[in-house]
Amino acid sequence: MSKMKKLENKRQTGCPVTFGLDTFGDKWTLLIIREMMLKGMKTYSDFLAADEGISTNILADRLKHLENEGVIEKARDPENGRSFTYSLTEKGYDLAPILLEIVTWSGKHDHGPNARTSVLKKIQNDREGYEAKLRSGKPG
Amino acid sequence: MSKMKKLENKRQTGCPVTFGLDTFGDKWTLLIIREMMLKGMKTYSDFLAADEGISTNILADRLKHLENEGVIEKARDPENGRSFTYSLTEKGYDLAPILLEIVTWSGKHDHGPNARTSVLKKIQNDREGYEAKLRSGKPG
DNA sequence: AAAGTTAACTTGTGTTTTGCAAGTTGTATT
DNA sequence: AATACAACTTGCAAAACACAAGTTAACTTT
Repeated sequence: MSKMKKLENKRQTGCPVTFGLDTFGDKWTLLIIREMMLKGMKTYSDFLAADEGISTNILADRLKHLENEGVIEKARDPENGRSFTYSLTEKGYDLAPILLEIVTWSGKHDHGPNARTSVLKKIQNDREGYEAKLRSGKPG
Repeated sequence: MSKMKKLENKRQTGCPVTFGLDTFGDKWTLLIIREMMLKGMKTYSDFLAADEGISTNILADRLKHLENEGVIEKARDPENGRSFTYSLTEKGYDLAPILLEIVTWSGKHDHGPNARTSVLKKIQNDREGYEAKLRSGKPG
């Protein structure tokens, strides 16, 4: 019954902020979403190889959680029989505006030497078009 | 030196998503921001009394973190000599769009019986005006 | 002015979550 | 049949967290 922890823990306060954070308000969770939406990553090993170095048990837990929440879907990889692909549902793509606002905020406030701005520029250049592109399954 | 943990931990990947999450990507952190921006709460005991029940040591840690990051400011309460007030900086108010997108997402996807929609309605009715109101220090 | 009260923390302790390494299971390839 | 790859699972030590209790400083009451 340990796999149900997260769901049992769902706080039913009715507050939309709480509701959102209970679904994706975890650092690793949003990084997985970023990998999928912005970088086009699809598989377990893709996510494991991300810059930040998520550990394998946590990754498995978060993927299961996101699947339970209906944010992502798991399917067999048609091109590789021993692989699975994870993809965003509409509920998952609906997180795009949040991700883009985070990028925008960081673009304004990260004054570090190696802050990357490629995504920011796309947002500033044509936000609606960029979001539509992401929703169509094309990473950016 | 343990109080510097969070800052030392800052991952310098250059990724804007990572940068944002390292600043506010913690469930409690955004709930504190919500209390301030949406509910007008200002003091330590205000935050402690929030619905979700943050524990006192975690609250102290997050407030210090947010202060170090320049998201909030601490000052003596002019109306109560034994109290302090926490307020949002511009950097803090710049989180408004993220908060509003979270509320919007939850408004679409929370089908629970007691989902609250008062803030959502304000966003849908006049988003710019509502955000401007929040930035002026008036909660909503 | 001594005693109580409020506000903001800090400290201690037990529990939970996380990170890391290693092991397992189910395909495919050789 | 043996090897390798992909996706996990398991075990254990370390870190983060929750909860209760204690501390310090600024008022208030008696």
